[in-house]
Amino acid sequence: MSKYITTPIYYVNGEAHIGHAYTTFIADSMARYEKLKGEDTYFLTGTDEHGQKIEESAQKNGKPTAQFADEISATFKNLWDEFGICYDKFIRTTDEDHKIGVQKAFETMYAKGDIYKDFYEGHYCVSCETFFPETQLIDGEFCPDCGRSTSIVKEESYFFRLSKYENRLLEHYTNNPDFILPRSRANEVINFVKGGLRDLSVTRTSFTWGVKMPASLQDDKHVMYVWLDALLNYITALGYGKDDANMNYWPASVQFVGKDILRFHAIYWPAFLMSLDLPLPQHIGAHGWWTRDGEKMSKSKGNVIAPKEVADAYGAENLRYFMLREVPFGQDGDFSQRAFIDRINSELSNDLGNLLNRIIGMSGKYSNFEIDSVDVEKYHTKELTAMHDILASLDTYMENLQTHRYLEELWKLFAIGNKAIEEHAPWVKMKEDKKDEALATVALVANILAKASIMLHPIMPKITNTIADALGFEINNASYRELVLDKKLLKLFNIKVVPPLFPRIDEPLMAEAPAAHPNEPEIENKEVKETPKTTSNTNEDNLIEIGQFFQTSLKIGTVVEAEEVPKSKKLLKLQVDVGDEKPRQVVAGIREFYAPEDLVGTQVCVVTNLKPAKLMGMLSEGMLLAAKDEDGLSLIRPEKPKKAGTPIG
RNA sequence: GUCAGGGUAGCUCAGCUGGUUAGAGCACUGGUCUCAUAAGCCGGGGGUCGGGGGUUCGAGUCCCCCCUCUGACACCA
Repeated sequence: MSKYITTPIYYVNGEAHIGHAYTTFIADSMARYEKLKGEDTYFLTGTDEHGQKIEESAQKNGKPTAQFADEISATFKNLWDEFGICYDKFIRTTDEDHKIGVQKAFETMYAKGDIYKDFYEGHYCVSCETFFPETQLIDGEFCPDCGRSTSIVKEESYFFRLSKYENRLLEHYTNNPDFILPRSRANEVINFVKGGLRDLSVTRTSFTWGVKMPASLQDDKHVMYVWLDALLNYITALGYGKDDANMNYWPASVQFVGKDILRFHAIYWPAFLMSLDLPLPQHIGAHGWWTRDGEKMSKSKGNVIAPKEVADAYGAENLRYFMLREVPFGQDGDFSQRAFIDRINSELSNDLGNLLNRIIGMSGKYSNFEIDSVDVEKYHTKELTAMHDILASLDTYMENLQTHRYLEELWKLFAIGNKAIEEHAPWVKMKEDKKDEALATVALVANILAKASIMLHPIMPKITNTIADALGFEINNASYRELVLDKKLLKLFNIKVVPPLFPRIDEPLMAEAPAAHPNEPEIENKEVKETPKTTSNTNEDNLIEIGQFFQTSLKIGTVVEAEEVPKSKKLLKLQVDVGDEKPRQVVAGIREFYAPEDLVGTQVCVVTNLKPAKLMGMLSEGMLLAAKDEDGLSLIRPEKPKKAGTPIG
């Protein structure tokens, strides 16, 4: 059976970061592994380029949208090429073939009655390209995800009958417990589906940068919503809707995604496929995120890791090894130079690299670099058996995406080699005139290195080729079958002298991340640098009259009392003096960021003429001004204390 | 708050259906060989298994309560 492996298509809204690299590394390793095993394998990656956000980013950069997308897409492709990623196709959602396929899929769903036309009204966040129900908005206006302002959009839209597939999806999850990996994530998805699925708006009229509607519908003002467009890439890449050239690879064996987009891949995507009467992928693999030195990476902290920078400092393959070895699939991982260096030194240098050097040295001295496996079975049955047992166990780990276990087990081979050298001490045997025994041990280790290199090849393709070359063979499906499956030994060869492949690293090779002191924000000269960037400061599209602004009554308030709202994670109940006789009760979603006792006595800005609302059964008669970004939320407060009730404006 | 999954050596974790002195890797440390990238090998220290109660001849492993962490969902004027 053929194999089909995909990464998500990456959104061309910014440069590739280490998370992108991680997904791509796993997928690449998996694809290489299947190819090594002789499977007919197709490996897809690419870029997601449509949507309003891209349109706007392009504008900000003063570039035509298509050109902007071209440029960012190219940075991804170039990076993967530099990293030697062995994709069979790099798809772009701006490819003509892709658009044709999406239109075809749309027509098919429409003809089936799974897509219908209706109206959508809601609060839309441009940045997240998502509608939010009013109840979810922060302060009635701001996006719960990114904190940006949303706008009310009522538009005609086509809807996909997601609700229709609720039961079939649930059935599929229960019948295929490995559909979502790791399994622990499956529960989250199942609960979400059980909560009820609403039909999905799949077109927009508010922007044009997207796949056009199929001509047959004669409804040109709509374009496809990004997720419909994006998810379908996995089949349009195979020629769906055009020539079906590679559709024999469908269904995918593994589709790798970040945990943040699991829902789209585990719910919407299968539903789309059901609607198209196509089989579902075998596995959706949701991986975790990477932190740096235990902290979330974010632009504002300045601790984002550029994959290229790490690769330049430490080597791309070392990075691949580290990332796949360090973290169990699905878990979050932490990148620190210390952990990275430890793994390079103790595993790559000491265990593997040094072992190769040991036999280069011995064979040079004892046999003029000639290595012959003739006597290995005579003196080393114990080691051979142990080695082949380990080799046979590896496949399960890889097929279950357990790369860290795979590598952990694989590394036991080097321990066997190092131990065998110690136990048999070839230098002693040489003195005792037992040259064949000494050489047998050297040959044993050569075989260990050869077989291990084959199995390590999917993770470290280049360096293992170097090792194989030194050991006089080539890594390919033939040698995999011979040396790993059939347990054959290396034929007579002359080992090549190579310099140490994994030099030990003593000092960190990159600048450390900026020290993180959340409580003492460092002076951000970056802010200064970045501020004067656009020619006009009026990026906002909906300008208002000053009179409209003064329709909101903003006042300084002093917090008199503050307490946590029981049963709520985000709410604090405050009594705020805004100059009236009685303090006003304000319920605010700031509990995660402020302790009640730290608020009492401090001042805040309050919107005082807001229609009162009920939250968790409590009346809220105002709202606090606050700003939120990926680092958290900050209240807006007067620079100097002002009398309670002072108007702002 | 609801649901799910955790809390085991300095660090990262393994411990299946309860059963001899609780394990691995890394780190630390003592010894030792010399083929080797101050690598290798042998040995060692170090854990009241989150807390409390219970079931049992016997519990890290089962039950109850509590504390705490993570994730999803709800809540976010």
